[in-house]
Amino acid sequence: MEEGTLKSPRHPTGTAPAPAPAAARCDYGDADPFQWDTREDCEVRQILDRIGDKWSLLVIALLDVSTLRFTELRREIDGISQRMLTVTLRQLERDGLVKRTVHPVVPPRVEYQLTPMGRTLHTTINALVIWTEEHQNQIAAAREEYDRRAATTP
Amino acid sequence: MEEGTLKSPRHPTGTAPAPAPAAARCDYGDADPFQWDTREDCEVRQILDRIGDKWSLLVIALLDVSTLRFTELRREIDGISQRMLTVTLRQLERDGLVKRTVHPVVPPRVEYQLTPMGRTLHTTINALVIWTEEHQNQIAAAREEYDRRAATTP
DNA sequence: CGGAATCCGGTCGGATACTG
DNA sequence: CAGTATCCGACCGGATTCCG
Repeated sequence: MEEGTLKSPRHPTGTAPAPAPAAARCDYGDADPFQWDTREDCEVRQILDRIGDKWSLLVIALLDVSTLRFTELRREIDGISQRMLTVTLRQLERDGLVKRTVHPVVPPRVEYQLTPMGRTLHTTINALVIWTEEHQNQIAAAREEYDRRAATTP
Repeated sequence: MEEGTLKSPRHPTGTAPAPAPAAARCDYGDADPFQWDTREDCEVRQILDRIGDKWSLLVIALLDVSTLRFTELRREIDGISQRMLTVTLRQLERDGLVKRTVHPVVPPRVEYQLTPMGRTLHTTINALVIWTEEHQNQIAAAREEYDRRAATTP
């Protein structure tokens, strides 16, 4: 691999959805799977951040099963605050992964569903989840051994 | 999907690798891809956290290309602090994804390489990366539109 | 019901300094 | 060279309050 240092920013997931920061340029074009990360703060990183954050995956998984209302999601996901559910949904909506539908009735009725792109993402994510399930025992064993050795040789 | 609330903790990625917190039980056994997230803080979440953290993916991608020394990694990954490189490598080693080899010479020579399991993880991750590359334009477009509408209707 | 706004504690991670 | 230890700022996310 040629040199050309790597860089990566931290999660932009703040309180506000961020007003489009001039769209950091970043053109790939190659097919080298080992080059994707040699760029600055590309879209790849942004999606990975979404994957890695606390609630997005759960929301995506649930919405892939069925369309749900705000409160239904809140009830289904134990422990999530309404703030984080709102923030998470706004991010997913902004990325075009979730469609938000407001029904003009009282009381308000807002429904969330995955977009087609959201569904393909969930499919891809599932591969990772399956990998994890298949290797969780191996990982747990590795951790135990590591911790054991770390404890015996301080 | 039957009810049964969800829950998810936050990254345990602290300064110390954490001394094995009694290993939170969590048995799957089923093959339902929509049930993986209905558990508490399972291994799934822990791996996802590793995926989502700032540097693990970059390290894994680089080590999948070739074995590297500490300083070589540091040089290759622009912007990483030696602290975070150490922390990241320790976590990956603890999970059995990276093998650390110390050569007893002076000056010290420590080499890092992916384990077979680490390689399979990288393969799986690449699927996600490819998905992102394929959809980054669509995502960028969705964001632009979202921001545009958010700006015109405050 | 479905949020938005504010406050605030716990972490994540960078900078720096010190070892073997 | 390959770390470890400490300090500390940034920000992620929970709790709470208020609104249409």
